[in-house]
This record gives sequence, C-alpha cells and structure tokens, in this order.
Amino acid sequence: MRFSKAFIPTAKEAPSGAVLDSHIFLSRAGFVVQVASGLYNYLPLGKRVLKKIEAIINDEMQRCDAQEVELSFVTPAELWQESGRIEKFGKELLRFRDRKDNLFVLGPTHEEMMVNIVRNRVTSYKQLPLNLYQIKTKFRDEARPRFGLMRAREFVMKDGYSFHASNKDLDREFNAMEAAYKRILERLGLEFRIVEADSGAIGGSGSKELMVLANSGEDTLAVCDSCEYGANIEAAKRSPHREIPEAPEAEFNKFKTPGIKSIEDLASFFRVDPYYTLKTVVKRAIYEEGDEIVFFFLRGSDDLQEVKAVNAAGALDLVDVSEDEIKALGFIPGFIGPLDVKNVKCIFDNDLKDAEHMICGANEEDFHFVNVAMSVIEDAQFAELYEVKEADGCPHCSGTLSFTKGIEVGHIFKLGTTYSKALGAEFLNEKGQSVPFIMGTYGMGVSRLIAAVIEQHHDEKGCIWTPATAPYLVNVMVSNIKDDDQLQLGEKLYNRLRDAGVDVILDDRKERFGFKMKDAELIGFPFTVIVGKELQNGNVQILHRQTLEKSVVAKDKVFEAVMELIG
RNA sequence: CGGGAUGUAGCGCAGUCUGGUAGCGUAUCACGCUGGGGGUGUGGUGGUCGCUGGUUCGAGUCCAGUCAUCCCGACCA
Repeated sequence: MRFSKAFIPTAKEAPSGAVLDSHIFLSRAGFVVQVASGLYNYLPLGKRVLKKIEAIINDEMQRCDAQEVELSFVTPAELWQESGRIEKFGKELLRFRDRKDNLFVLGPTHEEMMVNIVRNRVTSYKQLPLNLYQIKTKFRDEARPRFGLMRAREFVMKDGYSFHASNKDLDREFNAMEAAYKRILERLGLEFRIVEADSGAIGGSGSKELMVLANSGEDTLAVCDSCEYGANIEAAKRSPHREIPEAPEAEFNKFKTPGIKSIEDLASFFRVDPYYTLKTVVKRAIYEEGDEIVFFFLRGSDDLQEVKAVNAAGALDLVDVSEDEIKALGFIPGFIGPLDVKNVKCIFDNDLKDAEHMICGANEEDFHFVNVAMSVIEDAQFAELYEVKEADGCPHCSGTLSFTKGIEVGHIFKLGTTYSKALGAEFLNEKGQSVPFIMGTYGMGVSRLIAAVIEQHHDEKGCIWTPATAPYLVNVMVSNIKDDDQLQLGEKLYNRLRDAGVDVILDDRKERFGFKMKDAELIGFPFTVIVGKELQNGNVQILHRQTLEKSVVAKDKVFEAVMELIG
C-alpha cells in the first residue's frame, strides 16, 4: 500500500472524552472512529489488525480440530426464552420485532444458538467430541460503555463451544483450549496471566480468565510471587492464617460498649486484634422471585467479597440495606451478632468454623458479648466470603499474594449440562441412554485484544504494535519525494519487500520529514526504513519503534537487513 | 439505573455570568518559498451555535423541556 493513496486519517488531538491511552492512540492514528456510544467503525488500519488477530486465532483453532462456523447475528427470542436467559440477561439483550411481529434479539453470546445447531443433528456418542466456534460481532446493550474498544456495545468475539460424552473428555478439551489460548496470546506478543475466576451469570465451573496485564485493566488479580497461582479477586483464595494473633483471655460475658459500632472501635476498646471480632455485613439478596435480608458474618480482619457472597446466598444480586430497614427488623446497626437470630438468614465465612474467643454484637444497643465460640451456633451455614488482601499467603505454595490489574481478554469454562438440559439437547451413550451433552465454552474478545495490545504497548508518542499485530510490519519512508534518488530507492525497496510477501507500506506523501516521522511513530509500525539524507553516504536508516533507536544500513543491504529483522 | 459535566466549522476549544452582525487553533483548497522532527507567506472554503418551545424589539447567551455524548458509581459471557 502507498501512503499517498491510503485512507489513514491521523490527528494531532484526541477525541474529547477519551481517557484511555489505547482509545486516544487508536483514534488519533486512524484505526477506529466512534459512531455512537459503544459503537465503532474500523478504518483500514483497524481492520487489518482485526484480521491479523483473527488469523492467529483461526490457525490455533485448526490445530485443535475446532471447526469454524458462522451463526446468524439476529437470533429468535424463543431460544432465549427456552434457556431462561431472556430475563437473566435483562436489558443487555437488544430486542426488536420483525415485520411479522416476531421477537428477536441481537446475539450477545451464542450458547443457545450453538446448542440449537447440534441438537437433533448430533445424536450419538460416536459423533463426539465436537468443538465449534465462530468469530463474529456481538451486541450487548451495556449500561455504560466506555474506554473505547475496551468496553463497547458492539464488539468482535471469538466464541467456541465444545460437546462431550463425558466429564473426562471435557477436561481434556478444556486443557487443550487453555493451551491454545495461551499460544494465541504468546503469538500476539502479550504479557498475560491465566487466573481462576467466578463463572458469572452464564453458570458452570472450572472457570478461568485470560488476563492481559495492564494498569488500566478493570479487573483486580491476586497473583502469587513464587508459583503460577493467580485468581480474579472475585474468586481468589488464600492459605490458612500463618500467624494467628494471641487470643484474648476472658470469660463469656456481656459487656457494655456504649457507642462502639465499628470493628476498629471495638478492637481498640477491648484491646484485641480485629481477628477476634465478628463483622456483620447486612445485604438484601435479590432472587428471581422475591428478596430477603441476609447477615454475612466474617472476622473483623476480613472484608466481604460480594461475588462470593452472591454465590453463597444463591442470589442474583445483593443490594445495600439502610439502617432504618435494619431497625425495622428489630436489630441495632453496630451491635448485630449471630446469637439468637431468628427469621434472618445468616451465612458465616469458612474461616469462622471452630472460631473461639470472639467478640460479637449482643443484638442489644450498646452491648457486645466476649469470648463467644462459633460452635454454639446451631446449623450454621458456612461459605467462603472473605476477600483476599495483599500479602495474604498463596493457597498453593508458601509464596505471598500481591495485586495487579488485568484486562480480561478471554474466559473459558466448563458449562456441564446447563444449556443442553435447558434446551433438551441429548445424545445416546454407549448404554443406549439418552443424556444431555456435557459442554465447555471458550470466549476471546478479539476487538478488546486490539485495545489490550496498545494498553500494554505504547509510549507518549503513540502505538507500538507487536510484530504479529502490526497493520504493516515495515514502513518505507521517502524523506523527500522530490529527491529522485530517494524516491527510486524507496520504490525499489517497497516493491522488493512486497514481492517477498512482507506487509509493507510506502510513505510517498508530499510531506516534510518531521510530519512523516510523527505519523510513523503515532501509528506504530514496528520498523520504518528512512530513505533520506543518509543516502548521500550510501546509507539508509531503520527506526525501531519499540526503542526509537535508528540504525544505519548500507543501501545495498537494506532488503536483507529488513528481512532479518522481521525474521 | 443513581450522581456529575458537556453539546459552537471535519477535529480540539473560547465566547454564555452581564442578550446587540460567529471567534481561535488545527485540518482543508489555490499559489509561492522550504525540505531531517507535525515548516512558512498570501488569499480562500467551511457554522440554521444538539433539538423543540418560551421570554424579548433582538437569544449561541435568559427560561422550560428533550435528545446525545463523556466522567464517577452500580452493572458487566
């Protein structure tokens, strides 16, 4: 491609409201342009990057014998009613009616459609396993799209679904997909971490997220400093406490604690470590039908992890409860305790099993109990509720956990029979029994990957594409096209590289040196061959975008030098 | 969905408080000079000031409504 004919509208200024570097540079360098909230047009450069990433995904999927399909974007609402997700997905599902008044939704993910394709077509265990995927536009009517391509409403996702006759076979495929996803991200040149995750609304288990490490990431990850363990904070675990504070000595008793409502005040009032205080978090759990108040109890040294709490309560959502609502139930905020609680659901953190010497609210204004043993509570429901903290111990080794930020670019998990059961998709096993498919699902955000590459690879001048993702690997820049020698050499090199199959662009615009350099740096071609003043000495320069260093190469050896650079 | 802000030329912004002929930077067009870090001179093109209604002799400016976009939060396979 010749720059003089290319549609690459670069700009000095970022669109107003753009805050993320990837959003700023992808816009300024002419890769994408916003159409409406969460909707983007891909210009030629953006489309090239998209196709490069897709090609790598396709290549790795083929190595795994996953087969590409393409499902219709518009999907009948009946399928969503059948699986029960039309309510669960809520307003994110964009619904509309056709001329015959039939209800449709724009596909936000395609479990239903994929199961629909397979059911009644795959009818025997002999036809399994099967892994089908597509790379296609998805639409989710996000409440608040933001950060450019990072969280758009319309986006490109690779979504794959596998069908198995046994859990064992699902495990095998799951591991194969994890390995394939790892290779994809490695080939793209990204620094990433595979972490344990919550399965979210889609249901299932064995959930893992692929996180590109970047400070601007929306997810917080807990990662071990000495082993491979990493987890989204929503699912992160820790080792049992390594140093347990000295237990306070006291008889069971009720103490007057006027105005002592917070854990901090309580701990200093009794001069004990917060570890020995009982924290109560009150939430209203929302269920598919109805709602109720739930007390979550943790050690005072811990905080409630809401996603874990939602799962423990089996709720769709948890919302805050006002002090007045608590009082209306007959409890006093700041003095709630687990003893003799009736008519309110209580869930205890696992860490409180067998806990002793605890100080907790007495359910009476200005009173706390001391030296309470959790064992006195009958039929207590326990679950994991705590949120890990930095410096907690790794659950798998003797290492220590620290926090880092990540961009979720992939999510794989074992669905089991959730969807095949809901949609009645069954096959005959070896025993002649009709059983539901055991499924896995594997998603990767292709358009989000574009943003992730730039979030991880940019500087103050602009984008720094990795070799596998660059729209053009080499930019041959003619410094002054009015100089015949420069122009001729540039043309010659351009043609030679192009004939050799290199993704190359020739900057033959009638612009000044500085202007072209700024564009080259903003767009972020990995290598720019500068055919300019050095030509007087029989040389050209090669600008390495990553380091911004310029190397000098004899003009007769440029082709070989470039070929060697790009491997 | 709660809270906050902003809509003026292709893009980025000032002007609005205090009503009186639409501005700046950049981009763009023509011609000239220049040619190693977004160069420069001269002359142009380009706007029903988001939309609707109201107040006024007169509204970009004041009032009401509405739509859109962005930010914080809730939400997010």
